[in-house]
Amino acid sequence: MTVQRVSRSSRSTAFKEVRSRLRSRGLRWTPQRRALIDVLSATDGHVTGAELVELCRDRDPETTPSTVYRTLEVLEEIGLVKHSHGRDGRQEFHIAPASEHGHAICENCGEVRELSEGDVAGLVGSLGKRGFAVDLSHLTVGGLCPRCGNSGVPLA
Amino acid sequence: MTVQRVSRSSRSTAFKEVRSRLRSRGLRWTPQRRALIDVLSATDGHVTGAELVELCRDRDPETTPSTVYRTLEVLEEIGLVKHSHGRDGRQEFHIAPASEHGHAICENCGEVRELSEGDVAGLVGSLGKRGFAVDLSHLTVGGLCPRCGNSGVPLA
DNA sequence: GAGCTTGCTGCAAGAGGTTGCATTAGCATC
DNA sequence: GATGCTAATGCAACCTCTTGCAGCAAGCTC
Repeated sequence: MTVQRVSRSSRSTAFKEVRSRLRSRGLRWTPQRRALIDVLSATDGHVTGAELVELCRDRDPETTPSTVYRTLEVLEEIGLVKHSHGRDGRQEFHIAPASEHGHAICENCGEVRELSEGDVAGLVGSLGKRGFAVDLSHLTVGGLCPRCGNSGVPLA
Repeated sequence: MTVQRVSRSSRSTAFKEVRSRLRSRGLRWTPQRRALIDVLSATDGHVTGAELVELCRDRDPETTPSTVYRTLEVLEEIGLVKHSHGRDGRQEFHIAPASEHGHAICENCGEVRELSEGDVAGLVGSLGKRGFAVDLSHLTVGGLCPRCGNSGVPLA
């Protein structure tokens, strides 16, 4: 439950931007959405849905999961966040980066690393030739990271 | 709930093999396991956990989910089945093939296609150089298949 | 065939996530 | 500021697994 601090100003800038993006689509700006965006802008890396619900509850104990998940859906639609699936298939969210990317997840320690364009170029090209348009944010590969792969007891 | 028919003989061959594989590890052969293997050997492609529970219930309405999921775990341990995660993060099982492979899942129609070694060679090599040992059965990529990508309304 | 060990089952409870529906409340308009 | 449209919320129920535990039974030994 470590939360990275960001400056007050960058946070409120994010608010205004999201608010106008919502409004331009006829969507509404509610306290619950504000809280979630606040939480999201203060977190780093990848967060699971359950963690976000938990963090929102820290701010407002009344928070209900369905609202959080529905808001995340909306935020993904307007391009603010992206979700991918962790090693156990659970959803993980992160603030949308400049470029889409895949993820490599260590099946032992759970560490997530982002894949570079070079890593996936072959796969994207190969599938592209067969007419399959790859969605990089939904490219997940499991395996063992260097630390876990080299140790004596890689898997439980 | 479509179930592919296979010959009686190939089915009972599978039984004997699994039974001995279990016994050699000190594991037991129970009616519930027999039922699940029966179901598995009669299905084609990828099945979700819930579907397997349902199919087992068709044979024995007493079937409980926990038994099915625990049996699937055991069968994966002895190498009979493999699981991967579908587009919504749900578990999908399939009878273990000769070689491990990744999956490409269409985010529109849900179709699953298997990735060839050539498709993933670049990614596996690239990650391998950095010390990450790829587990091919946990390589999943989302996107749009040729049918859905070319149609006028690719996504809902 | 009886006894014994211990792996397996079924139950119940719980976690994470989704969905339907009645109610509430943004916000545009007057 | 009052009104009305409708998006968003909160609740409850549900789905898909997962886990702990007590009791059952597979199958080894004698």
